Amino acid sequence: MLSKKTKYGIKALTYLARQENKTPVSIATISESENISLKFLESILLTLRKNGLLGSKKGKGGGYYLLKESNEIQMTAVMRILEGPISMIPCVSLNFYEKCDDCPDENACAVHKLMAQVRDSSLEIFRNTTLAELCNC
Amino acid sequence: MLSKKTKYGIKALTYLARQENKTPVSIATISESENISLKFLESILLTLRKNGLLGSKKGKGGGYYLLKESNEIQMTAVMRILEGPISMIPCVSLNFYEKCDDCPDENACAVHKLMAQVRDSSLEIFRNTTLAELCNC
DNA sequence: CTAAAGCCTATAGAATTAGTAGATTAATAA
DNA sequence: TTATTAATCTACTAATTCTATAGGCTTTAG
Repeated sequence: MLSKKTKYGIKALTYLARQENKTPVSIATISESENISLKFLESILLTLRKNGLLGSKKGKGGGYYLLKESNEIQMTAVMRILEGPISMIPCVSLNFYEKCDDCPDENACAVHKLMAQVRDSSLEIFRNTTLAELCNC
Repeated sequence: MLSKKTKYGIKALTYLARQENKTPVSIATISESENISLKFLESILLTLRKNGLLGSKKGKGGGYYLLKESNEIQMTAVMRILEGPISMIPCVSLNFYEKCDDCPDENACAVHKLMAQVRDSSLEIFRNTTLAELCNC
């Protein structure tokens, strides 16, 4: 299941990507437009800023803005920051690899084999999709 | 994330699929071979039986066995029984559809667009993979 | 009859999710 | 300078899900 955190994060990012100029947008504005709890959104945007996707400006007229062009932001980055690993299981993860306790041989494991395929196909989609493409809805 | 329930379930199913004949295999045997907690596995096999994938025999010499040939068991069925929806979000689910509260228009939603692609690719993999193929590891 | 094995219900600890609350800091405008 | 706006940060909590565990019941083979 996709967490609400990721869902809201993607919505907020596309909202920012749809802005003509790079002037900051306040959390409250995004929260109202996208029907997201203000305080929850606050923490989501903070993680996106700490991970280098967003910039922020405090005080009056402040808010959040994209640090890169929307066509330069791959969904792999967004997903890894908000949702964590792309893989459904750590033993096939490229960035978050972990061995399974119960599994004596990964190469002989049915789950490993299946989930590696799923990871590959998901990865391809997230890599080939940028924020810009998701805005043209 | 893939639940341990699903992981163990797939392992148990492939174990059964690797049997030469259709004589029942006890939970204890599978539990020991695959390093799965006996009682947890018990509940998993029970759900698989209740959902028509496994048959069982009680009493001495009893156990579980596949009801169909392993090449006739698609991973879509296994995943839906053990893990639930293939989709990462209910608004793109074919079998478990649900509207999002916050979303005024699905067709204009970035999350919907992205997750529909992921669902399609995962679905294709699960549909084109049978238990039989996962045994040849 | 007895041992083996599945069936069924209930429970419980841990982890994760989805928020809330409230105080603090920084920037801007009057 | 002061008031206002808006992000920052820490801490907490309620609900849900996950990963089991416990224990009694029922069925079957020998």
